Amino acid sequence: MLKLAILGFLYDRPLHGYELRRHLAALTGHIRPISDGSLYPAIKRLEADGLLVRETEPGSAAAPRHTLHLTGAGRTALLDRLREPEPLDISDGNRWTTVVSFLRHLDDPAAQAAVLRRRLAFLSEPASFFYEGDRPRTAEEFTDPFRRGLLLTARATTEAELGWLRATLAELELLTG
Amino acid sequence: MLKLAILGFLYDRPLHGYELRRHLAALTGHIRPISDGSLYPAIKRLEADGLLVRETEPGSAAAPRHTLHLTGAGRTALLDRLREPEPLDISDGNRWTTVVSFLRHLDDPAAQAAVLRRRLAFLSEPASFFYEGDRPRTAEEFTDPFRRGLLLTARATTEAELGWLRATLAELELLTG
DNA sequence: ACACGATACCTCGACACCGAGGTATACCGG
DNA sequence: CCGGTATACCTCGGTGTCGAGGTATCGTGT
Repeated sequence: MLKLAILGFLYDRPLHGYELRRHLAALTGHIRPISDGSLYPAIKRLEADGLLVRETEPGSAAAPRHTLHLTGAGRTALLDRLREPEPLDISDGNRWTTVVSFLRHLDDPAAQAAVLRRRLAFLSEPASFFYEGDRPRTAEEFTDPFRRGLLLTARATTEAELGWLRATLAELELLTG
Repeated sequence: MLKLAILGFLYDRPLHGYELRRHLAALTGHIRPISDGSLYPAIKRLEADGLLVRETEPGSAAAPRHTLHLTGAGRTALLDRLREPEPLDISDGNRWTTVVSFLRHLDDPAAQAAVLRRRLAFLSEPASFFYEGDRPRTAEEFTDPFRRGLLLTARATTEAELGWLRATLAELELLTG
């Protein structure tokens, strides 16, 4: 979701819409480009909710730039969202990527670890894309190279992420004692 | 997108809405659950577009079941979509998963290979989530364990998928000669 | 002097999707 | 025979997103 990413980028420093657009394009653009028609209404929503304010810089640039600053409420909203992500933020890879990108803002190793553990739990559940009744069908059951490859690739990517999660959790636990 | 998945499942055999719901839940449910409020309107859209027909089976079950059958136009629509997926079907992992799940329906090794090559090309582009100007920033540049891990995990998952793509393309090329 | 592309912002209609709610039947256990 | 659960379908309001279009200024090249 755009909201999370916008808050995340603005937490570092104020940006105007165009800069924000470039940051967002870098973060998720190659996967799923965001259009102006999504970005500007999203900014307006955040402004209406009091999470950010615009400050118009007159002169310098082509059109009058609106520099966007997070308010206190905006900073709190980001931290709350990072501390307790929605279920979809954990399970959907695209959204999870966004959460991880800004997780360092959550300046508390224990809270960060709690979020990583939720992802760990999600990835540890036995899951397949295809079932026979209730039983998940494994890659080896498919002769179809596509479904077979899908499951094998999914398994490999899950293992890679689990490895990182376990290592990072161990690091974080050293910090909390 | 729902449309692709619905067409894909119905290509195998007619199903009624409730069975379709279970198949969809298995395919993408753990990542992103689909609600009735998405499914039934989607079925209606496909029916309105002439891609499927309902046949009401009276009696047997609780509520009158509407068994859904793909029409000729529906079968063509699926094959067209699989033969030439939209850019987002290639780049967005969730949608790509759906494409791969049904790629075997495209009963032509050359066309299947062409689709896999598009994904191969996409994954081969140098990409990062974070940039310094135009230069992609690598995992090693981050001390932040989260962004670092994000990039390292992405690299590992990309390599895993590339390996599968190259192997499968080689197999498919043997079939076409 | 002028065209053009990059910068910068915005609106609008269309549409997919979600969540919450509603309806109704069949079947099983107590 | 009564209640709960599973089956099966549907509607509706709200929201987020997209794509196409519009406006205006600045800098660069010619």
